[in-house]
Amino acid sequence: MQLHWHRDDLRVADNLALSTATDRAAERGPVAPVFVFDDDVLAHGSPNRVAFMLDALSQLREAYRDRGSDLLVRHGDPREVLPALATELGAVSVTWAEGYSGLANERDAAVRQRLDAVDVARESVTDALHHEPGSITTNDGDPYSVYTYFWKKWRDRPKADPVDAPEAGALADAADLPDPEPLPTLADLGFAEPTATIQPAGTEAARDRVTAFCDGPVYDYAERRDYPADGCTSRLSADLKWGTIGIREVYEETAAAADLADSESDRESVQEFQSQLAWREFYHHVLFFNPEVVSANYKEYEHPIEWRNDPAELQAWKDGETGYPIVDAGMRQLREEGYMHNRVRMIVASFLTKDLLVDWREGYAHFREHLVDHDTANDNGGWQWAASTGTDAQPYFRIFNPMTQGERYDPDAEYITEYVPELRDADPSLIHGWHEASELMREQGAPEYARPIVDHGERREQALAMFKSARGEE
DNA sequence: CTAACGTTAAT
DNA sequence: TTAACGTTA
Repeated sequence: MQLHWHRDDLRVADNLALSTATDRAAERGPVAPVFVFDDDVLAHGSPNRVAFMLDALSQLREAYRDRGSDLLVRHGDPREVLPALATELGAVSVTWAEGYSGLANERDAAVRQRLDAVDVARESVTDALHHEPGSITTNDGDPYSVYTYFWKKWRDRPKADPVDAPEAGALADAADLPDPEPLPTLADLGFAEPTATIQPAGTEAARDRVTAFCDGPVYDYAERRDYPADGCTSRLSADLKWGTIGIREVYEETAAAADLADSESDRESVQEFQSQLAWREFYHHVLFFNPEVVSANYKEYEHPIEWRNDPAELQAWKDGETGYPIVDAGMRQLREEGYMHNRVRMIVASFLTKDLLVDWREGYAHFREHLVDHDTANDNGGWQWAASTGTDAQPYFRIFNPMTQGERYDPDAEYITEYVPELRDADPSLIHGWHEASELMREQGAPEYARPIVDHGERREQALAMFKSARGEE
């Protein structure tokens, strides 16, 4: 018998760690899959994300049952649970897919030690990225801290093909496994019911999303991906976070779409999407080589940044009550769906850090609380980018103008009015010009909607001064 | 060989 | 402004 420990690889197909084990079933015995509910990890969970995870787990269990096997579930510390289960089942080895954050790797190292102590083998398998940290470096061999050159190397490197789901015969027969425990409910795990409506999880749903995306929207992606009302993004972020679909399978679908493209611009559009897959890997590399960035600035300033951190303004941002329509729409989408369109994520992040002058860690924590697709590497990379504390130096100061962003990317205020009902009867020109509209215009157009809590022009100057002094220039 | 400098482009 | 690269000294 062998064990495969599922973590954020909740699928049977295109799963390299699982396949590594099942390929050796003839010598080492069939593979029993297990998932461990770990309180230390759940402590960082949230109703939205854990609800998605439970859905994914239930689909995963079905996939195993279809193959005559079953998914074991245990609750506890993996350092205790896995050696005990391996001993109970007489397993000779345990596989799992490598993580990329410092905390996960510390825990995994401890699990490995405990397995060593009971003479159970463990083989290291990398699965979640096309190109592992260390495999794409500058010509001097250093990890990249700017994206562009990373992308060129990532793009030109050959990609592995997906691997098939294991044969049923390589999996442990359900009859030879301990009686299955039911999956816990959210309440069992101590979470409230999610307030958001969450998209269906599991490999089938993820494959449907890939197919639908590659069937058309991918060709508009380059041109339309920044328009939140358009819906031509892949919506795969949560699937990639939980590994309900393999990264090789996703890439293969996009490559097939590129082959079917009937113009150069369509092909380029597919490549624009592939570039987003590369961003994900770039930020995983950054986190792997700089595990401290989860809580520290990547970029070092001469002096600490003197964030303003006003609690009332932070709360207004969380509540979607800032009086800046595109910001409020995004923050309300986050509450309602556990999701936010990527362009809008950048806008609300810029607003929190540059208009409200609140530390990016507050924003990161709020995203972690609500996003179904929250991923340490991606979210940290995105927040630090917006906060000007991350990778990727820029010539001008990265301060978005929330009015310009709204006008440019949601000209008809379609996205805004979907999430901010107080503005439904208002003219788009009033919505975009809300910050400079007269009180009379506001009363007539949208009496219920919040008044702007800050003046963007003033706050922009304050933000510039805050960074100037952090740089030691004043 | 390395250090210095100019070029490029940045979601 | 800055990282990375390529070229030059």
